[in-house]
Amino acid sequence: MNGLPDRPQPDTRQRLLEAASRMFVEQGFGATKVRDIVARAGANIAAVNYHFGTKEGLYAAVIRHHSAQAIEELSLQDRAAAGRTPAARLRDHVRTFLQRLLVDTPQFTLSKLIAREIVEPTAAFELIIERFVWPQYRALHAIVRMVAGDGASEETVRRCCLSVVGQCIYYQFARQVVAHLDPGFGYASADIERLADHIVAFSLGGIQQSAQACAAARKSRSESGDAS
Amino acid sequence: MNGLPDRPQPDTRQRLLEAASRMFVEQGFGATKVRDIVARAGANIAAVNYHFGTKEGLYAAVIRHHSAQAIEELSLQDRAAAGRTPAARLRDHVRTFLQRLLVDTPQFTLSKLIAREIVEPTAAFELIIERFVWPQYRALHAIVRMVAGDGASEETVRRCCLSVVGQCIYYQFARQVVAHLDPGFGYASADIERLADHIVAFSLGGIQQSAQACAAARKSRSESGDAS
DNA sequence: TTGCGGGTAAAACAATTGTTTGATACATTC
DNA sequence: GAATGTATCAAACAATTGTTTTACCCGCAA
Repeated sequence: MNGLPDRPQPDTRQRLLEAASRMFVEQGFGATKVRDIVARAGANIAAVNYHFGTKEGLYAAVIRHHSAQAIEELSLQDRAAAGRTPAARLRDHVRTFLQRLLVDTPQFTLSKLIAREIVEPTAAFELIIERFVWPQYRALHAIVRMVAGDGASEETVRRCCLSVVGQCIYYQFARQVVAHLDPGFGYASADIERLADHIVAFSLGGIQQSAQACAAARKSRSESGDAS
Repeated sequence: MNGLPDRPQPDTRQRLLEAASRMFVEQGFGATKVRDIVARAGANIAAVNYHFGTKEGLYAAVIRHHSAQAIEELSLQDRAAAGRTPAARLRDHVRTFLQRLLVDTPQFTLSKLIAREIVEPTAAFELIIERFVWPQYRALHAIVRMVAGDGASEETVRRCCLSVVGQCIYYQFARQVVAHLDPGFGYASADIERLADHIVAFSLGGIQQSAQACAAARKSRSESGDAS
């Protein structure tokens, strides 16, 4: 009856996943509307219920959909670290982290969703922490420990890790402010490389300084006869 | 005929402002419901329309309500900086910033709202940037410039500023993650002091290292006969 | 053919939520 | 005391939004 060749149907389910990924990344879970997702995917609103049950189900599916390759990338990262200097490892870690956060590619969707979860947790928060944030954090922790040396306290190393992460993630969630404060900054590959250079240099100096301060504080405490 | 309802009646308006402040800080503008605000304020829902017109009007009033004292504090901060060393000024700046972000006091409401705006801009974004973020940033910029020295490029100084801010603000918007990654960290005054100590030490080391790297890069460029 | 089942569509549903209305009580003024 | 302006309240309103219903199309097998 309708003269049109029935819509090219490359899998509604897949189109929904992709549209939802983009919108969840761009606006967060709460702010994206199911109707906008299905509009972008060229699907009917009932398709969400049919394929994923609920909006939350769709979100969970999006996370699952991007998980496999993300986990693989993590292990790749680990393997590449063998035999490198601590500074080189830190550089790799920061650059990879920044690229995943800032480069506009569907490939890195999960990292951006994780960043969203950090700022605006959803039901998936605990899972995200357990499965992705912790491994990433442990890797960074090992690197920072090597840079800081054995003299640094555990607390110092932890804080240094959070300082590194804080610097990186700021550029993702504060894009609008960065655009005002540093109008020249763009998000092209070259910009990100230079940003990584800065953060690594800054962090190397920061870690060393923190470790020194920590050691000095210890010395001062022991000299003053602190017996605790 | 009373001109402006600047001080209409004793309670409701004030209670609404206070309840709204808390909830906007805790949940952000989009996620807080007008009905929850009025419930917390013990007022009728129509009171929002009567006193502030709309939810946005209430939000604007909240910002205005906290602006006066915040601006005063800023100038106090400037005055106190006279004659101190760059490092001491950085310490004051970071400590003050952290306290405003992390200490749970109605006194510092505006700073927390600003942090919200950075992550989740609303209609008030441009105003916030212009009136609060820029002055704060300029102050930090001057300090970082002094620490870095004249050899550092403008870009280096800018990035260092953002590194400092990023470290600080991370603890505000990623509280849940911090709680997982560093369970011992609390938000009492003493904790915040120690955190400030860390961020200052880290940043001092970071700025110096960045400035050195910048100078080295310049030297290397000039040695290789770069004429651009 | 008939029947079945996966997938889609339009519409309806129900809950939420910002906003408005109309009545009313209270105070102040004339 | 009547009139006026202020403030509050319960209820309604209207728009949004996640979810569900119901019917329909179509390929395929018995």
